[in-house]
Amino acid sequence: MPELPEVETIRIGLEPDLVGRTFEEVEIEDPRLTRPYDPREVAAELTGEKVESLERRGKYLVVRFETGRVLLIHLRMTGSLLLLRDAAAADDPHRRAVVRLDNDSDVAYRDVRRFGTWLLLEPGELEPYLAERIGSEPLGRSLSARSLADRIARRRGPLKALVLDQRLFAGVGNIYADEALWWARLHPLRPGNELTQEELGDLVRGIRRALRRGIERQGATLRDYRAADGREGSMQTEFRVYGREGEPCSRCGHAIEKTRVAGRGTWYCPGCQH
DNA sequence: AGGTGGACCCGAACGC
DNA sequence: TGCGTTCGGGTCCACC
Repeated sequence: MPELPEVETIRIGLEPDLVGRTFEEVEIEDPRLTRPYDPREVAAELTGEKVESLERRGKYLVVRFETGRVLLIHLRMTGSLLLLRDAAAADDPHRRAVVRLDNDSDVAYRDVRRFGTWLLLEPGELEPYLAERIGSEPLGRSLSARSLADRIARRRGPLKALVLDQRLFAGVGNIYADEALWWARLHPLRPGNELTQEELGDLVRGIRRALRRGIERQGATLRDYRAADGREGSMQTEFRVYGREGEPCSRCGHAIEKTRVAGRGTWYCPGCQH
């Protein structure tokens, strides 16, 4: 599932080939992608736009055009973007859209489960749209234990649910949430409002550590995720808890346990996460 | 307002 | 072997 490290890896891979290019031809084959807008109209609007920058906010990819418009892409669970040079678009039953660039490359969007979204925004619409959905970047300067303290102090829900709250930690999903809590030595069921200032610091450091390692390994490929060049990530080989039920904790040796928190599969070490 | 559970998808894994 | 069932995960939305 593309979370912050996977989306960032895609962004890094696509940026040099996308910035400065013009969308010469756009085909949107799945109407779900642009719902409720007509895919043919969105494709027509995108045609001729020249890319100024490729950015990331949380799990969103932000394609900024010179006109000030923005294509906001969310990959949800199985979306991926592949750069195909020389229009070598092989048959792919899960391809949902293709953008032909003005250098004869194609950017192909593939999405097995069809949850992903493409939203075309007019100048000025991006910031308010993101402001009501996501908070500050976990790897940015503005996220600190101190800035989180009063917001988390009012939350009695399990820590795991708070870490998944995009308004608190933009870009953290189910996998990196478990990994982050392991690094922080914090139990996923701890009520948020119970954390000490020191533990809040541990939490922020744990989240940063988990995400940075994910980016360094080009993300985690469990099934569908690929970088823009089609390569798999390798972070999945280094998970400390995610998917490792019954295996010994690499820190304390206790068997990893699996439970369900906030409706999500949750792995943790009962020996060293408190 | 915070918290919870269902809906949306579809392929893989599972159960009989 | 084959077929039906369950599962999972990001976000939105209805509801408590």
